[in-house]
Amino acid sequence: MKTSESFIPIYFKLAEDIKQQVFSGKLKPGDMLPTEAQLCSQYGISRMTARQGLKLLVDEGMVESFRGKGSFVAQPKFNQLMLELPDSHFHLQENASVQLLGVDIIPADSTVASVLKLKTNSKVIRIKKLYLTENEPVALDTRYIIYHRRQPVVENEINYAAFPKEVARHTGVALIRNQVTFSAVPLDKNLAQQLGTTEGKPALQIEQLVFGGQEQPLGWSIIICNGEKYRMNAITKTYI
Amino acid sequence: MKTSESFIPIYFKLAEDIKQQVFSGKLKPGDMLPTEAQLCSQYGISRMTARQGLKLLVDEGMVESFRGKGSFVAQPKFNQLMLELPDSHFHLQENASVQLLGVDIIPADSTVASVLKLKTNSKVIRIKKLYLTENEPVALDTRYIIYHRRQPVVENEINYAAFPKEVARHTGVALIRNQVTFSAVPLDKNLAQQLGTTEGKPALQIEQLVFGGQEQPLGWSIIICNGEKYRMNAITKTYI
DNA sequence: CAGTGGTCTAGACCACTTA
DNA sequence: AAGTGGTCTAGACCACTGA
Repeated sequence: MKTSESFIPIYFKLAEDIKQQVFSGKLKPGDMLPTEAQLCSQYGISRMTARQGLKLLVDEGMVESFRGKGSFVAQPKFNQLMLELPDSHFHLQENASVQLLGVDIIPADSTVASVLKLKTNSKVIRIKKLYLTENEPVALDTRYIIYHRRQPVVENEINYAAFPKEVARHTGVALIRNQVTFSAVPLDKNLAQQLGTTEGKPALQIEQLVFGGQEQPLGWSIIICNGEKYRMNAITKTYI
Repeated sequence: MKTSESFIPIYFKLAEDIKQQVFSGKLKPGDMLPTEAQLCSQYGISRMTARQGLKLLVDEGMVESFRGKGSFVAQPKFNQLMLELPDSHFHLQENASVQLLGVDIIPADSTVASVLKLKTNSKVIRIKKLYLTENEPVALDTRYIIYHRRQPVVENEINYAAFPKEVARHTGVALIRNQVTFSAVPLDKNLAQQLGTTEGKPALQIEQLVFGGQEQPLGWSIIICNGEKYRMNAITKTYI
């Protein structure tokens, strides 16, 4: 019985059925689901298959299971959501493009050195990019990566790589943590000019600090987005 | 053989082993993992158990499997990250508090009516809150929820509820999608005054639009954060 | 064609919870 | 003690890939 044409796995069907019951209100947060044994007999399936269906719901956060007790509709969690940073989703948009302004190997000034915990004048790679929509500049991206490997720096790929990935490539370090901070800042004269707007206008600042295994900073990225032209969207994670 | 004391499931061990090989560089993105059959004989386990271990890695995004081809170490994806919105994490912070400015049932003006797809003058619930850090205002939260149930509006809970959850409570609708937009905007005179700053200063605007099952808007929330005092942090999702 | 992962079965023993 | 979910087995057929 395991297959049928226009194939939908049984466990998937089971998960959809339960979802429907939640959406329709037949099952509410806190309610207990049928036991695995009950689902087996209801659907005429084996226990592993029933569990596979439940696992889907558990992974989505819609259901929680407790050994010895049962499976229950979870309380919805709304505060967490997924979002995509501009550095990698930008080139997927219509009318959007990325312009590489420059790649240099420079001595770190005091600010960069302090953030990356380097001595002043240590060598860092600086990459500057401009994001454009309909040929108008909307965001400026400046990245600093500590320099200790001779890697080919300029590639086409560089236009599209997410920052932590880029850091991993250049430093050769694998285990990485990415810390991101959002804030609203006024544009200074210099930035305003590059973004084709005026000083003091609000900008969305997205700062990324990438850490290697021993919590040592490996890279620093600041994206400045013209507040009048750029908005960042996020996707809901949860179901209800 | 399925249990031992200080119990660690075999499938978990298997996943950890593979992770180690990725972190140590023995396996690199793009490399093929041992086939399921190989893992079975290597570990002396059945195929379902091996698959359960691989599933862990697939769920984490570290491994991708392709029918007929094999399982491979995935390219790390860094662009997606989790973040928490201020409306629910605020009260967890040190020195932070929430002040309820008011709850009213008002007729929707043309803006609100348009966003929520209501007729002008339809009744909506408006909730205004002020977020404070060290007794200084840092963010202003205005929420509009369509009114069609008599629910107790003012509760202690309201200070801490995430917006979509609140909407669900008041409208009685279960299936919900939350669409969030971030942008940087200049403060107008009125808002600047409420946040104790001056007109034109940048603010981080977090706009949430909550939809019910048939894509009908149920609630609208705008959080305006003083750019000089508020920053939003996000957590890395991915592994490498 | 042989090899891969995807689905599924019909059992089993276990740890834990509740009564 | 009975019921629950967690782990595990030793098979099976399938769809898909690549030589």
